[in-house]
Amino acid sequence: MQDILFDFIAKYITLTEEEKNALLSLGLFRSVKKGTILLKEGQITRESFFVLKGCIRKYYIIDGDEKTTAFFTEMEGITPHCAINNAPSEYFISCIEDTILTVSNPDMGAEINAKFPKFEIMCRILSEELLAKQQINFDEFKTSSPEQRYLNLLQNRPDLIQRVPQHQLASYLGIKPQSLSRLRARIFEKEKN
Amino acid sequence: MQDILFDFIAKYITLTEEEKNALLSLGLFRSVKKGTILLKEGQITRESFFVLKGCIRKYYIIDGDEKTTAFFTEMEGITPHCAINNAPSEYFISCIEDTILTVSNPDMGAEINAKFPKFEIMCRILSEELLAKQQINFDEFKTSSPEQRYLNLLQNRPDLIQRVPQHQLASYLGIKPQSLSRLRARIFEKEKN
DNA sequence: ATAAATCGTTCACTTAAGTTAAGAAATAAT
DNA sequence: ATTATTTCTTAACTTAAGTGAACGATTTAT
Repeated sequence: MQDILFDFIAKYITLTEEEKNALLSLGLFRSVKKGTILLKEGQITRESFFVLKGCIRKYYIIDGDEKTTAFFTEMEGITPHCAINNAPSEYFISCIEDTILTVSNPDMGAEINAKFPKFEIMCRILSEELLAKQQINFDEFKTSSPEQRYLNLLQNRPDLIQRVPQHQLASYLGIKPQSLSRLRARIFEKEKN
Repeated sequence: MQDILFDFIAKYITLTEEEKNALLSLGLFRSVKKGTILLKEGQITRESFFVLKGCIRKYYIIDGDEKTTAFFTEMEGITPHCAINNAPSEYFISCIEDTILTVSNPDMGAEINAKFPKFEIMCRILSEELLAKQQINFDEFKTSSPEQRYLNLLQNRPDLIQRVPQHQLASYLGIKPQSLSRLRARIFEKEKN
């Protein structure tokens, strides 16, 4: 199971056995059931999450209903905003599947970084990549209609459409569930002809 | 003029005179006229831009028309995606006002970082802040209607509404210029009553 | 100073998303 | 297994955005 993590890391840096053991000794791994809430609005955590297997979701509750703004699947992670600025979280994070993830805090990060400077490098690369991806996603979102956004998603993350409930997908696309349903029917009609 | 930059840096780290001089010796500063295009689609640059005074804008040309996705004003900067992954740029960057900015490349960054490790720290903080801000903006965009987005902008960056042409603002809000015009009229009507 | 180009607003019309409600289908709970 | 809950779809109606076009107003170019 930890191999998943090591395979991922291997894409960026090469680890010795010693380094792998140091990582394992931190007790990062956690297995959580579908439905578990990892972070609640108003709560402050110092923990970062990284998904090895499964899917977690970030959502706000605005005027009583959920607004999903992100999904994290295999090899994707999130450091909640509240872990950075020590303010109460504005959003929730919950598991939409049984999920295996690593949970880390800044102290663990510091410990590892001090022992193995390589890690710092990997973290820098990862955060650069993340920022770039984030910006492209945002641009794509802004410049597309809901229908285009759905078609993009179908192209780029077809797995999400399978594994995520549609009303959550809808708000991820910035629309209401009924609109997504209609939009899908519309696309299906077009395809038939 | 360089004081603007040093004042900004002072918020994060303290610089000695020696360090300031080292920075100045890189010849970072550039003054550009309104309308200048700093980066074109298809072009590859290694340069990053940081605005000291003025305003620059990032836009795509999709099906022949411009889609503005970001503005950068005082104390905001952008490292074009193409400078990171060495691929042709997908977008343009141009000045919408006479602008004073710093232009840097990775080599200059490396030079400074090697001489003064403090810089690395500042860069890490800045990029963390940026990522966080970016994510919040994205979430806000996704969970709002065009009208709410306009009202948010009026709250958070009222200057932009003054200094940016409205058809560019419109695409920044994800709508057409005519819709922005109408939406503004609508808000104005509501306010009257 | 004048002509040309760009920009902002308005209007009529079209298209798509929001809303409310109802019912079928699928999931979860007992 | 049956009930309860949640999820998805459909429909009718409302509201807002997209589209195409016209017309001043403003800015830019000459």
